[in-house]
Amino acid sequence: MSDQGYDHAAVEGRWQDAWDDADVYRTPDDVDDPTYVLGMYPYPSGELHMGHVRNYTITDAYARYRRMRGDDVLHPMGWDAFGLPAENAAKERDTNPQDWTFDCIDRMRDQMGSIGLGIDWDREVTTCVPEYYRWNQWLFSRFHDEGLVDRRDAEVNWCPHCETVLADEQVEGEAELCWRCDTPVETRELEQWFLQITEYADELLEAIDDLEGWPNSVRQMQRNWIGRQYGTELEFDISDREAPRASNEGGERSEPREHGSVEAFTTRVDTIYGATFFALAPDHPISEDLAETDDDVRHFVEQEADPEGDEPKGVATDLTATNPATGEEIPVFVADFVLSDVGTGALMGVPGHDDRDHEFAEKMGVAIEPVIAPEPEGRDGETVDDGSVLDAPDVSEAAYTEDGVLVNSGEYSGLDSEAARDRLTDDIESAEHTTQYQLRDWGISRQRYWGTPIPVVHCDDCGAVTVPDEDLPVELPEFVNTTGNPLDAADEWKQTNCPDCGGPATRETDTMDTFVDSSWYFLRYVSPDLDDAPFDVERANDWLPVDQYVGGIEHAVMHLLYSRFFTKVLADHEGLEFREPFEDLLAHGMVQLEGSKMSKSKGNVVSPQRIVSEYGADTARLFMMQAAQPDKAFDWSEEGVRSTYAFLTRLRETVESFVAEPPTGDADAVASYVDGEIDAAVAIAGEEYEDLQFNRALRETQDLVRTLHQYAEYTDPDPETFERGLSAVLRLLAPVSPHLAEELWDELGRDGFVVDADWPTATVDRAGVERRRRLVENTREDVRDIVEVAGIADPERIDVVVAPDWKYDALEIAIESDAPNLIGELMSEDHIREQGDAAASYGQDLQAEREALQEPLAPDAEREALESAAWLIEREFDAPVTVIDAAEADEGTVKNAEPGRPGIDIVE
RNA sequence: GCGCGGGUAGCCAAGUGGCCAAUGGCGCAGCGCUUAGGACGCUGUGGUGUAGACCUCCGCAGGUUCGAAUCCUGUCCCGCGCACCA
Repeated sequence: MSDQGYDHAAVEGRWQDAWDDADVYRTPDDVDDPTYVLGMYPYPSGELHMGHVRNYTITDAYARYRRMRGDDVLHPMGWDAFGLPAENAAKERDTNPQDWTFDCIDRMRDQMGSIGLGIDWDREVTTCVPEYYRWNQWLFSRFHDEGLVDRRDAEVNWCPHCETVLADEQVEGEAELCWRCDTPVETRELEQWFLQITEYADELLEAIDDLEGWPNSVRQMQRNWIGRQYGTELEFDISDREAPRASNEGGERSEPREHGSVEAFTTRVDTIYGATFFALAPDHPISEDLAETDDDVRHFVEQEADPEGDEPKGVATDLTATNPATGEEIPVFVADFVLSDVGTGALMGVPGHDDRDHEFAEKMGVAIEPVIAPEPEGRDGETVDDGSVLDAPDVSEAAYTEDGVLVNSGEYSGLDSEAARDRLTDDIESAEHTTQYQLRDWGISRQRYWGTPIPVVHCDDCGAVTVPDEDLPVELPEFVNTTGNPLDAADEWKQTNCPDCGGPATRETDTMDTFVDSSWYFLRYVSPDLDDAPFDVERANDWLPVDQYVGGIEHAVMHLLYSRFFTKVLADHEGLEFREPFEDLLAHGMVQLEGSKMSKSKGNVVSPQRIVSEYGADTARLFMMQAAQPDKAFDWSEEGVRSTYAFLTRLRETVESFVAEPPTGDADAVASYVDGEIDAAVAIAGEEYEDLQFNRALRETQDLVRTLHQYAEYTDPDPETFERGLSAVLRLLAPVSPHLAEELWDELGRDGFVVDADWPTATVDRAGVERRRRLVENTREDVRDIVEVAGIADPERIDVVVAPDWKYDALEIAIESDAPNLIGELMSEDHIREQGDAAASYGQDLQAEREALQEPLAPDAEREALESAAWLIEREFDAPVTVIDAAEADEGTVKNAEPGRPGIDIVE
């Protein structure tokens, strides 16, 4: 056979044109609840990479599969077209972000066409055009109307390289690097616009439980990110020690100061009797206050404090805090492990029951008191016993951090931790139950040009005024190449009038985080050209949520959380009737090269363009989809690609030679074997497609091709059977390798596109298929074993004997029966008892394996399966194989025959 | 440290209570086809065995069960995410 391959470029071009001409991927507006299959839209970098190809091949294959099943399908594509790289590229190339972006979009759209994605391009969405981003502005106003927008001074993450603010989510790792350029992030204090996602924190958290179509990893990452914790907030009175000491030699004496009370948050208020110190963050207002007068504190705050370090460090102060439960005075430290953005930036230290507090207390010489004892076995949690029964644990070496029973805790001793937390929170005057979140409000201000202008005008008299809807969009001015924010430099654009009072005013020069764009783009696809609303609410309610969403794990938190937030707000205020945007989510795995991620910097990138031109899109797609489960990473392999290409080439030759010289064989036993395998492949592959397990579906499909090859090699095939097999193969392959499937479908003389063909169906059930295959495989293996073990060099004849009917009956009875004496029950059947010793012996076998007995194939089905598979044995051993009934067979062979395990007699 | 995934033959992966010494691919070996090679097809790839059997085996150690790669507990290792989180 040829190893030249086939002219994939011609095949692919031909069908891409044909699909275009026939507009086959169009989803009309009037369809009812189409299956919505969506890949996360790309940033238009200009080059499709392997990750894109994998992502969109998954959605494309699934969309095509659903379409062949007869569904209406919505499979759109768009561009996440705002963002910093365009701005940087424009500066480098002395162009402007818009031209650069549109150029990239054109290139990527072409590339998507060349890999054969079946997209409804009439629904294309591009976020950087005013027709799209005006709705970002409109939505900003709606959020503002609903009190979900806030402007406040905030300490923000600032990337000095990108000259912009970053969301917390865009700061990566312990080193706090910018997600785009890996520059260490600094902090700055700026007035920022926030979307109050924390208002939805509880729902965003709790609804995760119902996102059953999402991977657990993503759900867990979102839970962690929201980070809800129940605890107690309570006040500690802070005061100076009675005798203020000299702050420094020759320095002034510090006056006693009143610091009032300080709020602290704890999840373990049950340990409060063990609180032996109090600690403040270095940037806590009191710490900053102290630093002015206390040189030790100042030195610590300015020089020593190292929040990133592993060691907890701190400095003693002259202050004491009053433990609100015990009234005791405890020392106050400024410590670098206390973080101002966690809890309240102040905490009570319980060294007996917290590892970090323990380490700190040891270092600073603070008392370590045990107040929680491990819960004794079998104790009723609510009962207050006399406490003295329990020994306090030894916490001198290490803290005891579990819940338990309180000891050394006054009237609370004897309570278990949980009850004590409630009681103490009720009893302490300043204490109340509170909930803390790690989630912060979403700062959307960016000091960059290429984004959606925040639709706000600043007026000296009226303050910050949102631009009225009728004045939207606020369009971006012409790009100017400048070092700072081009919007700041666009004077003419910036100067405007206040919509409220008409006086002179200036425009807000910040633009929105591009995650705003992507938080609702999936809604825009239902009505991409609508010009009086962001989306058609009625159609959105009909078409959404997205049935299958596919994207990279890198968006597990940000994009997916923001989209959920937007959907909930739109449900509350804009008439959406669903509260979650994505029904099923697939986070696809990486495409790697030799075990590591492809990246330009490592120079280990495989270019999809090269693969497409060398082997064709069908090969690239098929290789990727068969290489691994879609959510697992896999290694790109040139060898694998070549063998996939060879597979497609051979398939093409098989179809062509079938058409050129149709076979003339009979519908014999071999044909019926092939027939069974066609049904099996169709049944199994269909199920696997449904679950997006393309690798398994394709394995089944490729196995069927192999079966067809074997068939044609062994005998002159029955043309109907063979054609039925080819037609099944082409349709099973069509979602993944659509061009060649289309070409060969046409070659077979079928009418219409394979894209629109009916998905093949089979009535066989998978369990039955597997039993049949198992029977055939086991029988072949048994024959091999016998031939080898018995040293039979050249078998003359092989008889395969199906078990007598009464054994099937007996097995049936044994499976059904729960009688203690199975033999007795079997012997009550006349036709079994008549078998005498054989029945007794088989009955004993059944009894022994009673719990493991399994439903066999029916005797007829078993016989048929063996007869149709006989050719495999004949071919292998070059001897005639006869399947015979027990009645006509040699007694010694019949004895060994059981349901699911025929007797075998090999005659030399 | 917490959470989520994983650990199966030389390698990569399937299997998730009995059809399991365990599926497929790669690699390797033998046979067929071939002048040869490639491609393709068949077979083998833990051990023993003169009739389909037996022994050992799915990270390690226990346990549940008539029966465990599969369920439970503990433990080690790898990947991902979060984290001086009060």
